[in-house]
Amino acid sequence: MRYEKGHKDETRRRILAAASKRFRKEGIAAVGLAGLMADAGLTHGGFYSHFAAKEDLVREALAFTLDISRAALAREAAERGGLPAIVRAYLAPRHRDRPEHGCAIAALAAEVARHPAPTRAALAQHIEALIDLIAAHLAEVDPPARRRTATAVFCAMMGALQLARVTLDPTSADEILESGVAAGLALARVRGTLGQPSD
Amino acid sequence: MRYEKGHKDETRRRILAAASKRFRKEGIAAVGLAGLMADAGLTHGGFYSHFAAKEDLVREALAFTLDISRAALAREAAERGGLPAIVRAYLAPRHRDRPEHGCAIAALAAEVARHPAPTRAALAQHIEALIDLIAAHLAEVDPPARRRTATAVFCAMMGALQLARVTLDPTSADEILESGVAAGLALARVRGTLGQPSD
DNA sequence: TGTACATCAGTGAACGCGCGTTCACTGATGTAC
DNA sequence: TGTACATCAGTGAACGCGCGTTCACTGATGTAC
Repeated sequence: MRYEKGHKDETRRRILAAASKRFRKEGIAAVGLAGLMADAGLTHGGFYSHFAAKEDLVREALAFTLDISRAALAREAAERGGLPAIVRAYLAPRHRDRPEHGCAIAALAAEVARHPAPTRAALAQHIEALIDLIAAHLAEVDPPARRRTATAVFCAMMGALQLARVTLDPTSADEILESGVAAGLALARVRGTLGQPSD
Repeated sequence: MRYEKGHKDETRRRILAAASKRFRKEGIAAVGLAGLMADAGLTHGGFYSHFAAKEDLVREALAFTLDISRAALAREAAERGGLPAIVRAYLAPRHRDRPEHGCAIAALAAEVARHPAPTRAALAQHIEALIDLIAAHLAEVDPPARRRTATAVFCAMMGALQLARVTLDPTSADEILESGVAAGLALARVRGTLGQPSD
């Protein structure tokens, strides 16, 4: 069954999309290749026509996830109200409750930290992209200070999302998200001193 | 080989200590019971004299970890200089580089979020304990505002530690830790407005 | 235009392996008589 | 005090299972002649 031009690329894209979702939802270690290929409408043996090993899929799926999520966040910021819109969208209950459609960093950072360097580098690119996106919406003019502030804002956002996902009580989980929003916006307001080696 | 009184409790403690370390270092899914029992100087079959299933060990190991780490952090705060000492110890390169001796939340939050409710509850207790510890060192007097601020401070700390652990470049990783320290201390300084639903 | 052959994405059986869990057993010690 | 028995933490073989990976094969289509 020889296939039309572009068919293989399209199949590969389907595998990456399935992997991207399931890794974020279940964690990388918990996802088996057989089930993943079934998600993509294929049998498990065909996997190795596309990737040399699971670790290669992990790395490429992280890059794939970045491609689709960077665009979504930038759109959010442009169409709505700048940084507050980004922070509120990131810390919305909807994002907390649907990790499979959400931030790969919040879902996978701790696990990816234990993976080989190229895989870590793929997730580190997400971090860079998100910090750059936040930095672009800060009023601070000094670039290093802007970057430090943006890093701080993202730390608070990511931390809040993860804590909210562990918390069982819905009210507590909501409160953590709200604290995260307040923290992100408060940090974005601080000028100058934040990034300095403080007292 | 009937054993002296207290022997079983001591063995159980050894299993919990080994589990606590290896879960934080390798992630829960990556740790096999056979290897874990070997760490404790036993063979794998004996596991079920102590725990009904792996999930029970996970839950109890998280509680065990809390017992030992809460004391360590409180000591840090008392012996050294209050909140800044807590934040700096949490975001020290030493903590980043030795997850097996560090915060269970930063190491395991995303993974535990996918576990059954009782396991999540065990980690949620860590979160409560750490927020309480931070709150006790804040100047803010209004209890709800103090709690919201403490939550925000911890979000920034935890987020920074995780981002630093993914980042490959040592300089970048250090800078993330420093941004986290600055963020934690800046948030701790904010009064009143932080916890309010802000614009 | 018709036939023979090459291509190669995808199939599905099979591989060795480690997983969590079960279970019949061991054997040093405490207890009963 | 001496003997028979109960206890039970720990042993190690075995279970079914799903994992990542390999590989001989399929078969529809493109290409060569």
